[in-house]
Amino acid sequence: MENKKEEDHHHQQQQQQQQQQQQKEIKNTETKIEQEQEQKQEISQASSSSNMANLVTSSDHHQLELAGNLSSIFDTSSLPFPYSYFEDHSSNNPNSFLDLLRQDHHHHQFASSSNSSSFSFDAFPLPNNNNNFFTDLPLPQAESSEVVNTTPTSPNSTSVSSSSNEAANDNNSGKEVTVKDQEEGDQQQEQKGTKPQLKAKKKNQKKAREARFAFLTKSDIDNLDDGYRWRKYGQKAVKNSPYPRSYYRCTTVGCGVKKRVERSSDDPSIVMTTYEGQHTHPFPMTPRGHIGMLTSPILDHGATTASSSSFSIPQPRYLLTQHHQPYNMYNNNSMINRSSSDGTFVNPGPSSSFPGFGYDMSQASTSTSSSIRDHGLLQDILPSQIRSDTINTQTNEENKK
DNA sequence: CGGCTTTGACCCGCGC
DNA sequence: GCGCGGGTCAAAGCCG
Repeated sequence: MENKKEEDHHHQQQQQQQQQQQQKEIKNTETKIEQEQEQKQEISQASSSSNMANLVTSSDHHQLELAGNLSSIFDTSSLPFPYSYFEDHSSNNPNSFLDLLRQDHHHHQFASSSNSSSFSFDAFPLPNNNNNFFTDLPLPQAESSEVVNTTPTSPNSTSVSSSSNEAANDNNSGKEVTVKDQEEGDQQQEQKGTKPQLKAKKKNQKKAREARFAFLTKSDIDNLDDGYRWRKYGQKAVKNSPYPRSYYRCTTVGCGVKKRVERSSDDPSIVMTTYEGQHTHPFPMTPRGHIGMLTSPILDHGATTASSSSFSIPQPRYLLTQHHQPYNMYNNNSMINRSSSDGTFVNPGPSSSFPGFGYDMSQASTSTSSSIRDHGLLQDILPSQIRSDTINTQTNEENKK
């Protein structure tokens, strides 16, 4: 109800402000793109290796983008945050980030079933035209570096983005991330302490932010179940958006991972989730996700890699309800393919773990696609061959398991 | 009763 | 310096 009121209130202002805002943001976006293009050039040189870990590590001072051709599909100027991207000319390439995911999945065999009430992001059954959209987010003030993994280019593509703030401040980003996680955990435990202490600590840590990873999901549900337990600690109205932004923190002691969830003001059906930090623990054993049992190698790996400079991000593992739809940023026509009437997805999707989703990209396929141009680092980590039939097969196999 | 959400207040950085 | 907006805190309330 509160949200409704807020929505109404904001909505009135929104229409008026949005036009102005759009123009403003367009300029910002243009500027950012220019900057990113420069960075991209550097990145493409530095990231010849098809290794996400390297990618991230080497990107401490760069912003990486593996972008899809989003502009024509999504009015980025109206999004809550200024998405930035590069036009991807390889949009015809069916191979995408999802492909990589599938491949990854092949390696890790994340258990999941599309007809189960819950599913792993890693085994996300995506309809052909449905994609999670990973995007880069504007980083807070202090961030001097971003790691933006962008996207794929195909209709099946997924845009991924992440950013590493602290990396900017320290070359030992991986190490720092781990330390930071612990520090944040400590900080949480110390929250009950005196305010001055909190302030002091805050000040010292201010500049060091966790790596971020954002993605869009078409869903009716705001708080997507990714297998972890989150506690909501705040909600704020978003400027120029009728929808509030919710702040969540991982409830596991010592784990400072946070996530923000908000709806796109442009398309209310799109939920934007931003993860910040890295879990220092495997999936919790929770009734909701029975994911605790799935964990391991990957999660443990993710946890460990956190201290070894590889990029590990919270592992989204969405509950696959009929409400959850990966958002397709690349389908100009229908934009979004809903799942079939019975609630199942028409086409199985990527099933692998995602770089940053606890998976060390150094293990990712290094195959490259001759058809993929240099549109970012994604091409380094994306298997070039997209085999929808293979995907189906893999998914079926997963379902059987 | 514990865990979680709600929500107003507060803090902080940034731009003007 | 001031106002704004993002992010966080923490008390109060809700719920199973």
